[in-house]
Amino acid sequence: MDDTKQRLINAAGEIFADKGYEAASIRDICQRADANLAAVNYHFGEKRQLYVAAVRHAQCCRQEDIPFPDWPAEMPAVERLRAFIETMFARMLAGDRPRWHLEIMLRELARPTEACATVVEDYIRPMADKLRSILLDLLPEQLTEQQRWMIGFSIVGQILFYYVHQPIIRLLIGHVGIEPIPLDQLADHVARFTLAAIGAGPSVIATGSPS
Amino acid sequence: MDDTKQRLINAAGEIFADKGYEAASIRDICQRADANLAAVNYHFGEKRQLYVAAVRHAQCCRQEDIPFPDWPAEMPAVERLRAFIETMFARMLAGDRPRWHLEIMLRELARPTEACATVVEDYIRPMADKLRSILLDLLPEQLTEQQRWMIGFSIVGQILFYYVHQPIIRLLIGHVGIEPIPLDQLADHVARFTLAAIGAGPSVIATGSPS
DNA sequence: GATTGATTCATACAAACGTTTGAAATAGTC
DNA sequence: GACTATTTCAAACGTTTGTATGAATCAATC
Repeated sequence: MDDTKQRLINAAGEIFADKGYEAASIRDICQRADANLAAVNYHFGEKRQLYVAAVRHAQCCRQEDIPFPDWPAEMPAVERLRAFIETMFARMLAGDRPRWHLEIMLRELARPTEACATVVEDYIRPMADKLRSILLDLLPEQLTEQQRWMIGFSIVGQILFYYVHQPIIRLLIGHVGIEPIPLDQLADHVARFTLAAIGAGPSVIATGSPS
Repeated sequence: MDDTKQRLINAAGEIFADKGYEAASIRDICQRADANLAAVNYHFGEKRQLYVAAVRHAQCCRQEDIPFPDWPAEMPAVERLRAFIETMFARMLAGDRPRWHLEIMLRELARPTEACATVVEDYIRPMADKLRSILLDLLPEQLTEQQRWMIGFSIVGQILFYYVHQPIIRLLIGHVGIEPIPLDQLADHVARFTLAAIGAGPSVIATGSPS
């Protein structure tokens, strides 16, 4: 039955995301998938194709997963930006879906291989378009394309940092609080930081803690 | 002569930074270093120790490299923050030092191994302290520790994004301009974005292009 | 129930890996 | 120049790697 193929993709995804492509061995993958060693070559031909299949599976799942809310057209751009940031945070830290979906894609984005282009086009591009449509409404028209891109990157850069560099954050502020900063506080901070930066809200130091 | 040891570290650094620890083979490293295959085990004992030596060497070099200017005490905090951002960008994109120095450390920060703690303490911590001392002057005292950290992360997150995710930036805005965005424009954008966010400057949309 | 096609399995293969070894070569000291 | 310690070298070690093979098992059709 085709179930083996799916088990292989899941096991491979976990191990690839955890250890990287080279360090992941077919034997480890097959063992975790309860499959025979030859299963990979039978179903996927070679290791590389299994990796590509895992990346594709991850991006497919993530697309349906936590969709951006279908906000009404009359929703103010400021609110839509805030919702965008919250959704992106939720996508990164949502615990209901396997963590490797995101991790394997982030690996691909940081060190692109042949599977990178499809990740960008099918997963990143829609998010970028969504963000840009918000910024088009939010920002004055006379800004250059490059300026709009840079503002977008400033937003996404903040969000990604908290995910990708979580280990360093722990090491740095370790003694302050072992607890990771709660998700909603992060989203709120980034939203206020960004809105203040583009002149659509008070500065982050204007008000106290939102709690 | 001890020259071989240094050649091995340099060759290993380049290959580790490029392909990662597992994918880098001792044979490739020794060939690039013009050293015998057994040289690694003679000088470092094992592959892992060679990797650690390469990371250590990178962080040592980077420390002297492009130091933060010794700004006078009376320099306004706003100016110091701008200088901090510019120096960090310069550190990332400076072409005079080998690129692998930074890359191997960023790899370590994204996927920590045993060498990570020393990178954080010896390289990241001083930068974090510098930034925090600026923010202490710049921000009102009643902010919580956590809020100050988050503002710092928002700054560093922006800067890192432009380096780590350069390939995706190219793919996304490819048709707009093949040329990468100039370094000084990036630094200026992040500085203005940040200063506006914390209420220490006009919003990024307030003025036109700085050029 | 025999036949066929798809899937699983144990096993084998050659190549590449990190590591070891002992002899050659080199450098330094008396 | 003889002696010692350090460094290099070619060759081999035992594993592990990805991949290939052919028989065994299973599912389905007739």
